[in-house]
Amino acid sequence: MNRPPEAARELRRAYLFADMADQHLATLVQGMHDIHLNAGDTLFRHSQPAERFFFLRDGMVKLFRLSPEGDEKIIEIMQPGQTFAEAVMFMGTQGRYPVNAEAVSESRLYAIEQKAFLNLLRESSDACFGLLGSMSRRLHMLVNQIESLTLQNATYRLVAYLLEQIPRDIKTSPEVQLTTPKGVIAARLAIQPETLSRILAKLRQRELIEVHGNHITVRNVQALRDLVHLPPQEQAP
Amino acid sequence: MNRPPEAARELRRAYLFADMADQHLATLVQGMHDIHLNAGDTLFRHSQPAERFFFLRDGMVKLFRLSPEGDEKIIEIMQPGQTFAEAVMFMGTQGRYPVNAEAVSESRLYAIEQKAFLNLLRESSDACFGLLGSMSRRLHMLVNQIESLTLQNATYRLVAYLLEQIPRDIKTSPEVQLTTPKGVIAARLAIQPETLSRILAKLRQRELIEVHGNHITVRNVQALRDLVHLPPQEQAP
DNA sequence: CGATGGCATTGACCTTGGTCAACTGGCCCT
DNA sequence: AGGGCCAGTTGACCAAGGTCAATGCCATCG
Repeated sequence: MNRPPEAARELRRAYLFADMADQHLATLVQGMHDIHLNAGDTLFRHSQPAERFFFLRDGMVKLFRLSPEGDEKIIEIMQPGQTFAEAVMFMGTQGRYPVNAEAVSESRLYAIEQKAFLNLLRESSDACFGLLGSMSRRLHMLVNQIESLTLQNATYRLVAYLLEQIPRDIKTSPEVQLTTPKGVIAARLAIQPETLSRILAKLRQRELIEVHGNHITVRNVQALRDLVHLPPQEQAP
Repeated sequence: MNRPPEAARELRRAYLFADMADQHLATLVQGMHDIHLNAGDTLFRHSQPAERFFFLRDGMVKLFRLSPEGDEKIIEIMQPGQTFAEAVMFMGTQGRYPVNAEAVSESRLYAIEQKAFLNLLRESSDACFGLLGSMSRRLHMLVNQIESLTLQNATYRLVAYLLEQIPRDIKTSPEVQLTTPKGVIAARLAIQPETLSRILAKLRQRELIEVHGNHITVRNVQALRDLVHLPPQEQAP
């Protein structure tokens, strides 16, 4: 496989590869595969043997679990520039994916063979540290998720999600463009679409936000912040 | 600090150290500290800067989060022979503990300086792989926990917990000795003590289990298994 | 152009598990 | 023995959010 040097530059967007030696990265790039998914295509399924992990170039991929009844909980929504399923390599025996992965929108990815990557890790302790860093970030994220699932209610989770979506610079425009259908966001927050709808309606009534389709204008950022940080005062008008 | 060789053997019980070279382990052992905690003592708190991680020798330690209202969700209950807080080392800047840690019963631990351990990792890719393995196991566990919190109800979680406690060899004695007060188990399963009590009562009525204080006899393992795996059929008599 | 199908919204109702309070039984401590 | 004290249990009630069903809203397609 012959690739332009852009590929290596692209990979460096991921923490995992950010500090990796050029030569190591180049080896990796030679061995990877292109993958193209249409919206709704499955990348892998829960408990399939895992032989590769992925770097998302464009599009969006959801990682999720299914209950026996078919209810879906999205564990993570991957964004371009992120890697996923790299932790499975170390699950002993032969690793199996702990989640399902499916494209939410049309996506392009690189698939990286675990064997190749393992060889590389063995040589480069920098690469090891990069991986350790990305795994501990993910661990931390999951712990936060467990906290908000158990210790906080649905309104809290949704408001926290909205606040996360507001771009860094606080002063500009408190506008949120939802990047996925509302149903996907609901599954991410572990609530039903109906509930999501109702919470948005309630926030709208209180004039904290305006909703126009999948574009939301936050009218009162501070009030939302308070809702999330302060004791839960919660009632309909 | 001068330690008997037992200390090294003790550490090897943890996956993290299992395959580590003798000489590396010996260095580590020289640098560690003994810690003794009484039940209820705090080891560290959420968002404190993390400079060491821990190996639990005896006793029991809970890792938990608190809501602003003081409700507690236990993320993990550490058992002797396990290490914890080792993932924090890689969170960039200076890592901070993502949870609180407190002894449930009287406990003895070793505290290991992160700096020393990081140095060791840099030299030994085996040590790196050990750590990667233990982190990916923890990741997997958290994903499972999220699944059962969101996709399963309280009865399911409790039954699954009970089944986990039954020793491997299925045929012997389906007896469970609860190792912690019921309140702790409730916080681990993200339910209220009252609810735990009621679920146990219901299982007792259905003659699936017998409860004598903190000792539980499972009368019908298969029925419990079915409760957990099959479509949820749930009603009072 | 109207038809079809997916997503979103809204309403009515129900279930799960939380809350509050009273009560029990053990255990320790004077 | 008596008196807390703590963990656990039980009951009555409540509220958050799930379920089911009807309806609206586009966007796409024949």
